[in-house]
Amino acid sequence: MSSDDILNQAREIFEVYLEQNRHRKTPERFAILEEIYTYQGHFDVETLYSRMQNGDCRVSRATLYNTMELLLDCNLVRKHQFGEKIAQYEKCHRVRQHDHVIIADTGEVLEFCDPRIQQIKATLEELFDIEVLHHSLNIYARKRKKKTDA
Amino acid sequence: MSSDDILNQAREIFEVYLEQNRHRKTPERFAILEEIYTYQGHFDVETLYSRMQNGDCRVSRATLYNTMELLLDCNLVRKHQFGEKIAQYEKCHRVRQHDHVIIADTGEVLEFCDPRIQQIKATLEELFDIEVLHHSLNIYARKRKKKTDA
DNA sequence: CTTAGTGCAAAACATTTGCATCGGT
DNA sequence: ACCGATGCAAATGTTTTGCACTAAG
Repeated sequence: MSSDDILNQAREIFEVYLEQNRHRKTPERFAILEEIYTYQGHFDVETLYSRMQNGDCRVSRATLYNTMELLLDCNLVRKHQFGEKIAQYEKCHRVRQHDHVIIADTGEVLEFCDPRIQQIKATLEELFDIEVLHHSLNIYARKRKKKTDA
Repeated sequence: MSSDDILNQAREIFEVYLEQNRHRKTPERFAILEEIYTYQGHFDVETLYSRMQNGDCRVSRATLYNTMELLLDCNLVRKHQFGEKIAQYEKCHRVRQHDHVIIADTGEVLEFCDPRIQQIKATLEELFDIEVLHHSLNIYARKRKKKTDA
């Protein structure tokens, strides 16, 4: 499946979501979705804002924050809090679920999948009689010094 | 070991840390440590600030934020980012390492330990050739409806 | 035509910073 | 006495909000 197909699927999901929730289908909302699905990796609202200022459809920060809520709600976007203040986002339709390793020095973000996290969630559901909605696992690490230096 | 002993140990660790890093042993710093180690559970800076306004040693927010950095640095306190904005802290000397389940509706925080998280970290260290410094695992969940209602 | 959505600027909020003063060493 | 630490208030930077205007339905 090409990334264009993924964008089109995302558009359709968003459209249905907007209809079902009686939200209006504004050009701004679809422009934001498109911008996000055209982009690789994590981004914050300010970056998205700058990027869209240079494009066809200029949107305000208020609209961006508003639209991110909608996209979160229909699971087209995930939100992370790697550092302290700035929230990071990433597209998530047809993207494999994953967690993150943050390299302390550089802020570089690596992605990984480990099935054991699912097992942990299953254990917790039984232990506490809860229904797990989602999770956030961030590993903070630094790169190993090469042994060849010794 | 009583909680007084734990407080005294913490005080000693802090004292040594301050000496070794050529920081001054001010009454404010020890008052903050004491307030934290007298408290059960998670707290934010504003709560700590209010609590200390009613006590013997009144400290400013600036000093609180400053001192939290020191306590984090010498591993007497852990910092969490459960929600969006407000950072939550908890004492951690002689407290078992644990992760958190956040109940979505109420904001209630449960604690748990699962050895599989250590295994995941070990796998990642090999896979990416990194040294894991620490991690943050938050499970967001809601309480199950009772089956007896059916 | 109705009213949700938009852009802008102001407000809100937790946290940081500048600066004069205080007090550990 | 020196200069790091404090308290206060102002600044910061991200996110939210109020309001007048625009445009989707």
